[in-house]
Amino acid sequence: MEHPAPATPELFSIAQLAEELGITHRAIRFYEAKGLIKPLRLGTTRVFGRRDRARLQLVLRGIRLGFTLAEVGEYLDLYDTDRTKRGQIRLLLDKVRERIAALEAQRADLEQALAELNDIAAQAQSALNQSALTQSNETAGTKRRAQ
Amino acid sequence: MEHPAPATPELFSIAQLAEELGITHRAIRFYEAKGLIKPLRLGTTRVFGRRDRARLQLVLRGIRLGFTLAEVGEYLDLYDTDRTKRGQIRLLLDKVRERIAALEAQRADLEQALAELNDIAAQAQSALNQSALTQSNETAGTKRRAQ
DNA sequence: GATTTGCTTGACCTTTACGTCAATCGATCG
DNA sequence: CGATCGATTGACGTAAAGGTCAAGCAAATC
Repeated sequence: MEHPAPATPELFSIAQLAEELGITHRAIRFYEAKGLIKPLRLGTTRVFGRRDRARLQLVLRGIRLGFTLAEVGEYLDLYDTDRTKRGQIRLLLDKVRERIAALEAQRADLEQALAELNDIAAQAQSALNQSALTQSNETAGTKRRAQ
Repeated sequence: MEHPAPATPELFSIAQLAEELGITHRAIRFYEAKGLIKPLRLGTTRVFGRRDRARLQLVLRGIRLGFTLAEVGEYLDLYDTDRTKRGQIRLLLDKVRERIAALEAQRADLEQALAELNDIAAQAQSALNQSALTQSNETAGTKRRAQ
């Protein structure tokens, strides 16, 4: 009993990870081929650690945000650039700021789309309320369904 | 002088629109083939009105947000559903709310990515400041480059 | 009237992001 | 020991989103 069952295990098979993340093993292998993850190997079999899992989650988030895998790769690079050499840090900082600017632009698009949809929803809702009123007027005197 | 030159014209050729929106005529034709826009025709030539232009801008925003053209099409449908029939409005409202939820999820992803990048930027910045201090200490007594 | 300019359709090509077998290989189960 | 299970590589297929010719037509220009 030295190690009680961990809430989240340290190692994963490709099947476990695929299941957990809702993707196929094919997708995972594809991401590996693209250099986005580098799982260890036990003989010929892939073995994923928590770090690999975290990376995969970053990959999936990037995809959800509409990035290509190449862009996701650049994004991941920002996480693992060497932070000891001044020159590297300068470059990193520039790239990170570019990315931030792009994401903020995307956020602006997103907010605008949301505002428009909320507008439509509000209009639709009030149209429904209106027609409900009209109907209840037209049927005035008729008993309303209880509850 | 009945009509002073309008700031933005009422009609556009495909070339004008492509130029203005930074896309190719091929892309525009492709979107039309997908049913996202329906420009008028003068004989065989496409003629775009302001409404077409606005739609195209919506299309492009959708693409920037990472949606497929099919999804963009559904999005556009939300804009033109008939708002006179109660049943339609109900359906519309449901769909709009779905879309809103999805966009809000995307915004959450976006905010998280932004937070992480800001974190990295802050760390990088402070690392730079640190190393600047160190250097200025090591070179104490040496004249600093003016300006 | 011949040519250039701008538009048209049609056909095929390309990249990205996987899906879908097929064949193989090693560990485990009966 | 044969079969099954989970993993592997490799090859081919596919949908989406255009790019890139090619050939034609029509109006303006030289």
